[in-house]
Amino acid sequence: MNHWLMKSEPDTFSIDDLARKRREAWDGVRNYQARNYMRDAMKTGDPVFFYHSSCAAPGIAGIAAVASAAYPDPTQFDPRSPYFDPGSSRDDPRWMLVDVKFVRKLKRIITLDELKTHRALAAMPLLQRGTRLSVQPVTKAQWDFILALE
DNA sequence: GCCAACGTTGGC
DNA sequence: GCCAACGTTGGC
Repeated sequence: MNHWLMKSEPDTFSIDDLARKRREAWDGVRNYQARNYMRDAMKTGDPVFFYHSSCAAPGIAGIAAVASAAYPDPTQFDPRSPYFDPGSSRDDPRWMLVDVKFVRKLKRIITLDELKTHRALAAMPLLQRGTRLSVQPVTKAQWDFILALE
């Protein structure tokens, strides 16, 4: 089992939105490394930190879980979608996604500022300068450390 | 809204 | 295959 962190802008889709919908297709990822993680390494049941980005208080807001195997992101075929990719085809889809299901909100948002203060977390891609990966692995040690902060 | 950092595109 | 230009991410 692998652990993950997935970013979402709460103005677009927040942990509360996931709590209400229970389950969501994680569409719109258009970065090859993030896609590869979803396609090649994620397994149903893997735990996921739900991270709020591009907002007043960026940080980890809740826990989700991978809820499907990877399958083609339908938005890539939809000319009306902002995620439409004319270079992709149904025969050879470029972008894959997984479904994610709600597990729980954290008791409080563990902010990016707080994460930065812990040396045990210094290796997280999230904290590396310039890293923008929206789907990234979290080690078991990092996962446990962060949950203990809650 | 700014801008640093990064990934992708496309001309050559 | 190089690399400049461009678009995007995301913290601040």
